Order: sequence, then structure tokens, then C-alpha cells
Amino acid sequence: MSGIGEGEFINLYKKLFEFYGKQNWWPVDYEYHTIHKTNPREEIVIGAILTQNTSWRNVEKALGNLKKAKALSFEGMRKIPLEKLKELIKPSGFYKQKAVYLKNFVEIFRNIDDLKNISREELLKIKGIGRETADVILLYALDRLSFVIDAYTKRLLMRLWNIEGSYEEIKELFERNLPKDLEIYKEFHALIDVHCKEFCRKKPVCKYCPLVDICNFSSR
DNA sequence: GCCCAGGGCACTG
DNA sequence: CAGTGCCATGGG
Repeated sequence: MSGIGEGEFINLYKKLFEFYGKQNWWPVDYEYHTIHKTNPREEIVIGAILTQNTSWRNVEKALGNLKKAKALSFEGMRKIPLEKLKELIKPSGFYKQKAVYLKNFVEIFRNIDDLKNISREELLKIKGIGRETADVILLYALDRLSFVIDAYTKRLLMRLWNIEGSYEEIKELFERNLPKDLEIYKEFHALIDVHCKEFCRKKPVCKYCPLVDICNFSSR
């Protein structure tokens, strides 16, 4: 698919890490889960569904509402009625379908331990869980080596090296060229998202971009 | 007012 | 398998 290999990927990761620093994704309110004796990994699953095609800012509002209702866990989410759940997550958009996805998910999986041995294929069969959401759950909630691809990742590869491909192709490209290291998988995806919000936006802001020296975009 | 945001589903060709 | 319409809120 391209002549881009291991060196380029590691170099990209290093450059982003040096510029932005450690991101510590996925963001979770550990204090809340300590107080309520709930599992922070369940918040990651919930957040992964809420953030589908939605700004994180709006997701935070929904997460805040869920906290107030003590519903930021699989069990808590089961206890509230569907209509109530819709109201709580309204700020995250697409709230009717997301509420149904969440309800269905926490009925199938009673708690995070029920996901222990889940496969990617099994996750993808669940309504509302597509490739990206499945990979977010696998990587950030379950500590599995599954690289997450999103619109930012595709855009960045296109601009950097003129690479395009299907979700699975891009995913495979990253996984083939990266060390099998959880921290790198987690941080790399986070760094790509941060970078694409800052500089590699839909309308790119190439001035002061930390990747100018390795990017072909401006010269195309 | 328009554009966009840490996608996924259902349907079509 | 690739393309399209739809879902919805809040910030810039």
C-alpha cells in the first residue's frame, strides 16, 4: 500500500510525544469511582459510545449528568429507565440511539469482568459498537493491543504520506509497524487526536505545526 | 446562519 | 465492498 515503514511510524510517534507530552488517555474520573466503589473501566466503555461523532466537550456534559444520577457504571445504568437515560445523555447528541445502545450493552455485560475474554468480532456484533468503538474498548478499557483508528488518523496519514485505505488496512499498517506495547498504542492514538485538533484540522493550520519537516502536505 | 465534532446503522448499487 | 442519508447537541 505504501513505502512507509517502521521507522516513519516510530519517528512520528516520537515527534508527537516530544511536542505534546504524555496524554494519559483514556480520561476518567477516578475520584468518582473511588467514592462510589465503581470500576473506572466501565466509564471508558460508556464514554466510548457517547463520543461517537461527538465533541468530547459535549460528552463531558453527559458524563457529568450521569455522575449526578449515580449512573456512571453498568449497574447504575441498568437502574435508571431508558427515558431518564436519554435525558441525561442528551448533550452528547444522537441521544436516542446512544441510550438504546448503552442499555442493551449493560444488559448483555453485567459488569466489566464479563468483557474479560471478549473478542473483537464478538464486540462488533453488538448494536452500536462499530470498529472504532470496539477498538477503544479493547485498548483502553481492557488493555488489549488493538490500535484505534478514527477520522483524525486517516486524515493525518493522508496529509503526511498520501496514504489512504479502509479502517482495517490502516489499523493493520499501524500494528505492523509499531512495537507491541500498550503504552505506545494508547499514547499514539491520543497524540494523533490532540494534534489533529490543534493543527491538522479539516482546514489545516500548518503554521507552527510540529510535523512540518516530515509532512508532504504543504508541498502538494 | 453555517460548519464541525474522538461513528454507526440501514440501505443501495 | 463503496457510497449515501440519517441520527442531534453545543461551541466556534
